[in-house]
Amino acid sequence: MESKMNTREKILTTAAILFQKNGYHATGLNEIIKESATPKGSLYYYFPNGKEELAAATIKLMGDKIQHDIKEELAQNSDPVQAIKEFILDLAWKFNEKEDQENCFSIGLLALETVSISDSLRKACTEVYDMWTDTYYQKLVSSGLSSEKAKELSLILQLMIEGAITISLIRNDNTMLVATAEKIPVLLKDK
Amino acid sequence: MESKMNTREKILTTAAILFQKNGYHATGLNEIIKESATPKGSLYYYFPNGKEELAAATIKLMGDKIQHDIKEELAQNSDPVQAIKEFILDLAWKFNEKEDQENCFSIGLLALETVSISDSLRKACTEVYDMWTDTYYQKLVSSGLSSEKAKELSLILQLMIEGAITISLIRNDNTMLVATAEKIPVLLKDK
DNA sequence: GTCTATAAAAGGATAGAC
DNA sequence: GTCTATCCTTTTATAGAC
Repeated sequence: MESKMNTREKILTTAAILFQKNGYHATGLNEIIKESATPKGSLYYYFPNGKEELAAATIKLMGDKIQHDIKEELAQNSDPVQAIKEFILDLAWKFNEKEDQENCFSIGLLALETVSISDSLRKACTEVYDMWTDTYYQKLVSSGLSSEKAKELSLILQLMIEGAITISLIRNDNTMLVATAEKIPVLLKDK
Repeated sequence: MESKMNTREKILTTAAILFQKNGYHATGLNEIIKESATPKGSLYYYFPNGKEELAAATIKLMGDKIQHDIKEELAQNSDPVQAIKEFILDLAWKFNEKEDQENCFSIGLLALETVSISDSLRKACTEVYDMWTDTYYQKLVSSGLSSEKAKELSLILQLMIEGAITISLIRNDNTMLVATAEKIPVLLKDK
């Protein structure tokens, strides 16, 4: 399957996995080209501005992929409370399958690292989070919530999911994600 | 003031500030010894196991300092809802004063980085989070909540605060912390 | 305990052949 | 477009004088 990808795609997907798992600074360009079995010359051919440009491309890639997953999950349930709860439970399930390297579901580490090194990367991450939040917002509005209430709740959702993933990673245990999912009805009850 | 510290303390506090701000991998030992104006020999004299041992010590230091701050804030209000709300608003305030390098309030970046490089550092971070969570737990129990309910809510609080700080850092904007504080009454209403 | 010089490895980036 | 060899910098870590 990887052999069907072209060189640029191989570099990009390998970088995305490594950046997500180990972070920006812990991931060497040599590691990326070795893991993806591509020559270093190609990396700089496709990403002339080096590591930062490659990171920007991976942020966009991961952002879009996760966005797609969110939409897919939320569409499976007309009731937003149930839909969002199921989505977070799905995250919890994916967390336990995270050996499967296709399962990317967070850019938190990469985002925090970029804060102190590159304003353009930081902004790229901000845009990704905004995109995700807007998806929650749309779901809440479509179920009849006022725009104001939906805006507020979608931000809280975003922050809770981010926090739950972070704590789950640090504890190496998905129970915080499950607990968050269970708490969603209480949180959204307050319309 | 810094001159009153001994060499070990200078290294430790400087490392804590840099690790918190820029992360583990982005902070070089040379940067730490330069910033703290201490000789490299002393670093390896006090921390024979190098960077990892130094990081472990800073995690403990930051954990204890923040723990102290949490206790201090929560003690100022007998009502736990108000106390926790005020505590988060204080975080939001500190966020805007973060040029003051004394103001450490998160080990999130450091913690996420350690997940993939050192299980002992990861566990050190987990213990810090558990310590903080227990402080919220004690406050909730002391106000009459059942142990079970307090346990559940203290974990949710921990995760929301972590998420709010993360998103605030990435957005470079403390409004998510303020929004979280405002949401606390709704969350804790569900006893 | 303090300090400096230096080793040894890894990092990002570039040049230039093909 | 592909590939390799190499440069320069920075990293962690150590040796050994004082």
